[in-house]
Amino acid sequence: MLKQSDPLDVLFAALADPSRRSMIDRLSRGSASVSELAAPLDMSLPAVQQHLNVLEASGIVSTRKVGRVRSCSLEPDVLNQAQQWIADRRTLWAHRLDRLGMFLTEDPSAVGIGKGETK
Amino acid sequence: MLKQSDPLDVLFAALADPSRRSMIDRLSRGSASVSELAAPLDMSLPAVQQHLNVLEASGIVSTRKVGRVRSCSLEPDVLNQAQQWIADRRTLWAHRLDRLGMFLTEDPSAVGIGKGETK
DNA sequence: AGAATACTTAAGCACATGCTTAAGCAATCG
DNA sequence: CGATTGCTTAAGCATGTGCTTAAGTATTCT
Repeated sequence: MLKQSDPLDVLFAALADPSRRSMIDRLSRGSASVSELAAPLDMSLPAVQQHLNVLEASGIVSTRKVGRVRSCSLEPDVLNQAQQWIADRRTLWAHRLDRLGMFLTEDPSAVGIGKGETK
Repeated sequence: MLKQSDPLDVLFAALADPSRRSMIDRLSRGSASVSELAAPLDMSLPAVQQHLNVLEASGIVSTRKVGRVRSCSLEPDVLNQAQQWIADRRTLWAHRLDRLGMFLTEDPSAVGIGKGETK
């Protein structure tokens, strides 16, 4: 219990692998079985399943077993978190430019001077 | 030369580490030196520098050395690629629902039936 | 029932990652 | 000049990741 990791760690890590992204890609076109996901992937079935475990752990993909076939489907809402994190940093960065503009044209006291900010 | 990896691999991998995200966070508020980045990070300076290398390799952060200080700044445009990839899959997934709707209300031949699509 | 299908588990191995400490080096400061 | 500051390199090590093959298990087909 010493090491509980941020959901974003798991999410971004899941997206960092090309095989997993291609699986997501396939699922974005519609749900599929494990072997359908494996088919285009030049690797063994167990390897695919391990990737699938990673995707499930991140929440991007959910699965349920019907008979002997496991059906996998995308949970696109989970991608929101990642998209939002990125969007937020971009917003912050844009705001930084605002402050710099403020500094250049008006009120130096409104900017964090002497903290490496003015380069 | 056998193993050139997708920029998205590197980008998402860079984002998958909490220390690196906190560095990006700091830089989204304005550029900083290496030791300023290291300050809040309960780890050695060399460790921070290795994270910085990863960030630079991904293109998210650029640095230049002035005197004995290295100044680091965010390249937020690089985040576009990641954001776009996510947005694209979400769009595809939404489109999948369109096709399903088409199937339910109108033209069955327009949908991929019998390929695991109808569950 | 027996054979085929569709996963699933387990074990092992090569290589990558995320640190560490110990030195080293160039740019100021006193 | 010699000392301090700010980074940089190198080496080593524990753990994690991405595969593999071999051997299951549960369903469905014949």
